[in-house]
Amino acid sequence: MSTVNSRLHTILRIYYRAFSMSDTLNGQDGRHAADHAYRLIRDEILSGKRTGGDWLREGELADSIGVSRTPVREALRRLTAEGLLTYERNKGVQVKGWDVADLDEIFSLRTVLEPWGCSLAAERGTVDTDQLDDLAHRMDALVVDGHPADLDRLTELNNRFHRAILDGSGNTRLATVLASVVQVPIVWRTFAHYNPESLRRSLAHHHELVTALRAHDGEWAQSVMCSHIKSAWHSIREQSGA
Amino acid sequence: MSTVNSRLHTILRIYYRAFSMSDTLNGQDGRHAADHAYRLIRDEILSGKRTGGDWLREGELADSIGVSRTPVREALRRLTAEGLLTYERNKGVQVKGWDVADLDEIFSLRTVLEPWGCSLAAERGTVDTDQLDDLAHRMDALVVDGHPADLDRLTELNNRFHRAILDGSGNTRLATVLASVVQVPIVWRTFAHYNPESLRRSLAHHHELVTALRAHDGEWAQSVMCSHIKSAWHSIREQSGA
DNA sequence: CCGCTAGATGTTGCATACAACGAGGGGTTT
DNA sequence: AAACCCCTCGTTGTATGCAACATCTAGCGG
Repeated sequence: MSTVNSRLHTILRIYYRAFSMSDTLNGQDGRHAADHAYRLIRDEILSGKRTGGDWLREGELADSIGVSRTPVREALRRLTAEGLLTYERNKGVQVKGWDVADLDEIFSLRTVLEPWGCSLAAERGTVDTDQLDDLAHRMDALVVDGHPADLDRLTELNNRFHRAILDGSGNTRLATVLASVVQVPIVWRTFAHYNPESLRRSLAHHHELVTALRAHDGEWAQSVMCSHIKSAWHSIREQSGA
Repeated sequence: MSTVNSRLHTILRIYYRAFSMSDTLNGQDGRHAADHAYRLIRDEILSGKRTGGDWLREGELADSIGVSRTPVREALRRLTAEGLLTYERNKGVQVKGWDVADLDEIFSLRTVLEPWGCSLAAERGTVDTDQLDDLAHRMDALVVDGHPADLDRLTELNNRFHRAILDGSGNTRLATVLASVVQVPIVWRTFAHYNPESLRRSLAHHHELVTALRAHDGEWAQSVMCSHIKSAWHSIREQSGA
């Protein structure tokens, strides 16, 4: 039975590969099995298709992706290192679950780190504030009547905004560290929990941040960023019924 | 030739395994190839045997460790994720080099995070201060005439001291994040750069930290920790000729 | 009826073979 | 002589077979 299954799966994999040849050329490096697996599995986790506590079977993933277990294992190890999965020897990996306590940990860390990085960026003046301004305006456009039109797009722009500031801090490790910590709440779909008032406030913060950064005023930028994050934290906690 | 080499290596590997059977039982889980490889390679990097820029060949490592390339690859990916190696597709990994700028990044991050975590720990009062006190005294004992007697041991005790405080902060991610950032300067062998005065000061800080933590005075603990780290930073920079 | 053990089954861990890629060298062409 | 191409060789990337381990169940004995 096991052998039959294995053969069947191999056949399916070859089929899959034959039909997915076409879209391997548009993806930047989708032809590399390990990266491909990484991205697909990661997306399934972040999109909520695989939810907290689910076991991920190497064989099953390999078949559904259309590669062998080797690159899948590599992807799983990578996701484990990034904190999205928990790993138990000889048992496999499962999607890490999180609760309000995790959210608090993450946001209290952000409350310390992002304002600090923001003040560094303001004082160094190395941030592309025009790009930042552009991002802020594009986010404005995605919100109608205090409600987000396209959550995914809004989240992506917001991430780029924050990321750009951190990159301007001059401390590359700061951005890395925060990225590793922040990705979990992406699952939470932050903006989904904003009421119209907090959403408008959040957008206003972005514009104020641009101004403070342009003024090279570290303390101003720092305190706006602090408010920005505390406000987000509050919105999510409130909506999560905590 | 390649085949001959491969066979020779396999023979050597079997030999190695036969002779190293004895010490697989004392190590807690040294019998697991991937973990074993991870630890050995990591030690070689941290001990300075493999220095910045060195290429690590999967085959070579596999043979020297006595396992196949599969677990070695896993170890290398893990070390890459931890930031000790850099990885280039189809080319392999090389030991990451670092310079004074990296040191500055790390210490400025520590200057923000550790005092913060320390103040949290003080206010929560969940740190085992007796253990901390014990560690501090054992470190005292390892220093004679302002000079460290056993650098490795001293470093290990110091790491445990700092780790215990972070664990008491109640923010598990804080400890994780700092651990991932701090391991690079271990290579620097921090205490090797201390002059007698800074070393004595550092030891005194530890005792003051214990007192501040016992007093549940967050601000006190925070400021001592801040001094402690700035002092370390200064010592290293001075000795590195920066 | 309960507990326990042994085997069946499914999953992960590791070794190995082979494919794919990249760097370097020798030969040819201009 | 310089530029280019092709071929070789070493290395990494992937697939696959088998071993080791964990879990579950059937069968046995208490």
